[in-house]
Amino acid sequence: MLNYLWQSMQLDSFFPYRLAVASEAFSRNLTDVYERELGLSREEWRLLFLLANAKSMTSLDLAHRSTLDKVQVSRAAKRLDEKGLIVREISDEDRRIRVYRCTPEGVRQFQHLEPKVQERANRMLDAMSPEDREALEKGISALMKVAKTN
Amino acid sequence: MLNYLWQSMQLDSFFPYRLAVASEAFSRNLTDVYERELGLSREEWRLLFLLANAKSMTSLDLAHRSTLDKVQVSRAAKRLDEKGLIVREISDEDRRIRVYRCTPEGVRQFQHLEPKVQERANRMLDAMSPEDREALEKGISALMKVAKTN
DNA sequence: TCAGCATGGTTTCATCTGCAACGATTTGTT
DNA sequence: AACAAATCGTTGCAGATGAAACCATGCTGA
Repeated sequence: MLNYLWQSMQLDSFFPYRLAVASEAFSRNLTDVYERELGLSREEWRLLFLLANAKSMTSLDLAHRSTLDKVQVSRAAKRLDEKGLIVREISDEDRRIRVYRCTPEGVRQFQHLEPKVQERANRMLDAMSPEDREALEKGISALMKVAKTN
Repeated sequence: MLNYLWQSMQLDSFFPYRLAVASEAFSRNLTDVYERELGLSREEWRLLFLLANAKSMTSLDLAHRSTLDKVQVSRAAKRLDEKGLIVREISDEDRRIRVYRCTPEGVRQFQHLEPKVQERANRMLDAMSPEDREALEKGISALMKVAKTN
């Protein structure tokens, strides 16, 4: 059986839009939580997530692991700093580089919020059959390999 | 075997980000084409796509079939109008409603560009195994049902 | 009829975003 | 050492975006 992606021109031309819509909808469901409770954007939450699970990270680590570009990291980190959730310091080894750490308050807020975000994600994923979840994970992994921003 | 989505906390917490990244990367590959060649945004291309394959559509049809909201439709249509690719008229039956049509120039440009966009999409999809493509399609369809912006 | 209410489309405003420029720092080359 | 090139982080700016306000039109019920 040939993949039905190819049966109609309409389907695959529209696929990227459906993908974007699904992605946006999923994200939106989660941002609800930390947007409402802490006033954090997606990017800010992402950095907080990474930093809460590490003692410290450099800007390079952050940019790489968050898949945000340097401007996004800079702006999100600035706002987290202003909110007192992280601190930014200049690296001793290379004064161009910043080192970021969670403040105790940042850790506390993260630990408070993380289960709630998790619960939201689970609520959606639980509503899918295991088969569908597996397909989703598999499909997205494959797509990521292929759609790399060359 | 339990779905490995659940094996690590990290993985599913990051799933929405991976989804967003994959979605963005895929889209970017396609926007390249009509962005560079015609200066069209994603939304504009989407409307042009729908209109090129129909004699005319009302704003309601467009909003529904494009999954754009009314503001996005209004702005994209305005720009397409300014570029001479479509025309907007007031409906005779209901003067609140707009009726959109492609101009001959719009049709021409679309027919010129569409194969190139298609080719880009195919290039990525061809790089995936049929099995992966099927999984992707299946997973996204399931996700869309679940993640509806309620 | 006409007074409300609903609907469609546009505009406004405040914010976000991407890109390019910039200053500071480091690295590489001679 | 000294200059050029590369790297990192920030900022300025111009365009995009989302939410709400707004205006015009249509509908409904007294």
